[in-house]
Amino acid sequence: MARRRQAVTIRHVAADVGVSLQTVSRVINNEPNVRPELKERVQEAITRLGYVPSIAAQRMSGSRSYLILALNDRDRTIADWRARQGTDWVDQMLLGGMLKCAEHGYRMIVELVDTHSDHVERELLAAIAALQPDGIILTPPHSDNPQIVRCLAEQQIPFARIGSKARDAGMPILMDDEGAAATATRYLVDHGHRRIGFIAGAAEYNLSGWRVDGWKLAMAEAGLPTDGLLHAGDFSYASGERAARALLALPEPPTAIIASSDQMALATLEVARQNGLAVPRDLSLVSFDNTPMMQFTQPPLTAIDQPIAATASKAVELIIAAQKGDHLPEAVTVIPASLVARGSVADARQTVSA
Amino acid sequence: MARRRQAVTIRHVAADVGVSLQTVSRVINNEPNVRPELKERVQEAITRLGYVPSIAAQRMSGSRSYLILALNDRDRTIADWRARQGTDWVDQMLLGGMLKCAEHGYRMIVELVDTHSDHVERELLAAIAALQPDGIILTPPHSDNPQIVRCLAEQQIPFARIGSKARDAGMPILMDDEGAAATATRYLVDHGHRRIGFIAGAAEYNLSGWRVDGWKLAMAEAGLPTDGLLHAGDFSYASGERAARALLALPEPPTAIIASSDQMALATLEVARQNGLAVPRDLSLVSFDNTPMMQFTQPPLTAIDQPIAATASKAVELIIAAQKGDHLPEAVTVIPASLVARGSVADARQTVSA
DNA sequence: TTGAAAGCGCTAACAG
DNA sequence: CTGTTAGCGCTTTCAA
Repeated sequence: MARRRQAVTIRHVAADVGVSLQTVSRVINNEPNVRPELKERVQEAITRLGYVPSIAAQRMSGSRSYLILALNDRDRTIADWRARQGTDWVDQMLLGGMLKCAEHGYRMIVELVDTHSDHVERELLAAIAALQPDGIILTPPHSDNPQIVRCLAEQQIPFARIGSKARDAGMPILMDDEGAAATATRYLVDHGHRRIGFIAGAAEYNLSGWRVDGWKLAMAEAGLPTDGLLHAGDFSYASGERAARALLALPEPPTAIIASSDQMALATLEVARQNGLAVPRDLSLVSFDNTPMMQFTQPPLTAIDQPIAATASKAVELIIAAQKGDHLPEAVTVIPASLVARGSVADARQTVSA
Repeated sequence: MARRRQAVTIRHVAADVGVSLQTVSRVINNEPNVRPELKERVQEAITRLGYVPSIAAQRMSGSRSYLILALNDRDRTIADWRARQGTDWVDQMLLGGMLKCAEHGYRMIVELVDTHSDHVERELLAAIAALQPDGIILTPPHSDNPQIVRCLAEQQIPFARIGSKARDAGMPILMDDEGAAATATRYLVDHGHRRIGFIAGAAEYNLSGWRVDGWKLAMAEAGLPTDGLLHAGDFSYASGERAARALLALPEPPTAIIASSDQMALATLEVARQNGLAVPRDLSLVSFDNTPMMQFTQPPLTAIDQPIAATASKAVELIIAAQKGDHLPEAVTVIPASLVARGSVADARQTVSA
């Protein structure tokens, strides 16, 4: 291929207006100390010539690269893509993150890194060296991966930690898993349920624990017992199946179940069917994440929506602010999650209390 | 923010081994004229020091940027993301394209551009100027947008055109829409259907026409009439609803319908239900694209799968080959599409022929 | 086969 | 307020 040069450079603009490169640079970066009149002339020339700064050159001269990396777990992400079950985590990240990036002239690059490999750090440093991003967005389970967090802290790169509460480094952003679980629980309590089962997610994800906490909290609030009503899963369909079977085999089975993932909710739905239980008549069901397929199940599932787009957008904002040296929030940023009511919750049937 | 410099540069490696920068550069780029022994020593040092070339610097000095842009239509993409109906086009592009990129040390950046704006060209040139990508992947309807194609051809940037047959510029890659439509039609014919309706997609997309062609071809092959059996839609649910209603209101309605998009298939399913028609007993249905939700409908829909990942992967391969100056395929690259049989097709009922 | 010099487009640091 | 100078890290000449 022919060597490709920039069509219009800062030089052309400077020559056109008859000023120095530096003045043009100042205008581009919106720096002070340029006479309004001059600034205007430069801007006019920029528009007229269609000049756009090369981010490579900007990066080279030590300023920003205008690149933000969204770091996702390789195995899980690829597995989701291949499974084609409608998980739209990456899409929602792009929707929130990429559009926010665009507003500020940044680009978002999705990068996959293996949490479980012993060379996470090497992979990460390689990506940083190659791209020199201005910031990095960590998603679970990376957000609380000590190796990754330490590495990033050492590199002094601003990074957001989605789904983390840690205050030791980076900027934690929470999707309020605990609050959401409590909301789901209260919603069921309000519908008259007293035995509410909970299927937890993978222990590797801290948010799994927070969701359990929220459930326990709301159950305690309502004076309801939780013993035996908690079963562990790992977000997968298979694990949901096992947990649902166990829960429904209880001597006094729950009349409602909250599943920590859509896949596990789907599994619960199927197990209920197999047990001759109609949802929501015999069993109410609330799911977590609200991926697209929740609208298409029979019945459509009531779910806690994970506000991924809003969270990613906020993460980008924080990074850009940090990069500019702006004041950052002291507390953990919390993005509220909401319950999407559909057709899988009904009033608990009037059981004659024994 | 503190000015961040490369931790390990080509300089460090050169100093470490005791050779010139140029020699290290040659090793990195796998160029000839380096003694094997030396090459090995350099490579060892690179590994040991954890050196990774800066893409920005590589770009600056006139070589590759190792960046490939995936250009999608802004409005449609954002609408899909917001709608959260499980469209996983972007995910599949990443699955195929990004992973192939990674194999070659490239990154893929998703870029949204407005096909319909009068400043497409400006947007495009801005992205090119900012990123200086080594190649661009066009997706429908960009792939046949004359402004975009001309602009890219002028820029001499290698670009792949997904869903295009045009041989005037760039590298066309087809997902064999025509063949797939014919396959779907033959599949229905084999099931005894003789009146097979077709709901076309948006005219703006050339593939809409090819799908119609495939259907017409297979119908002709089977000696079946097509008059009145074709209705136009625009891929949307609403348009599918209208088309399905029209088709089913025919004096002699079809016993099977092929919809050019999943959304239109969904609409058809609903219209059939409203008309008291059971799918597949009273109406067989084949859909196009095979987005994730097709597995979750009642019944699950038989669909033509769009091989997006394979296509994106191929597009990246072509671009990298073009960039290296390799020999390129003369003909249009065709990626086969396949039919995924599920539960929405049944044998045509024995109607006493009049 | 190897190395030295020049420069890509831009900005930081310093002058004026 | 504006301009000049010196690189950033790499590759492309060109020379040895």
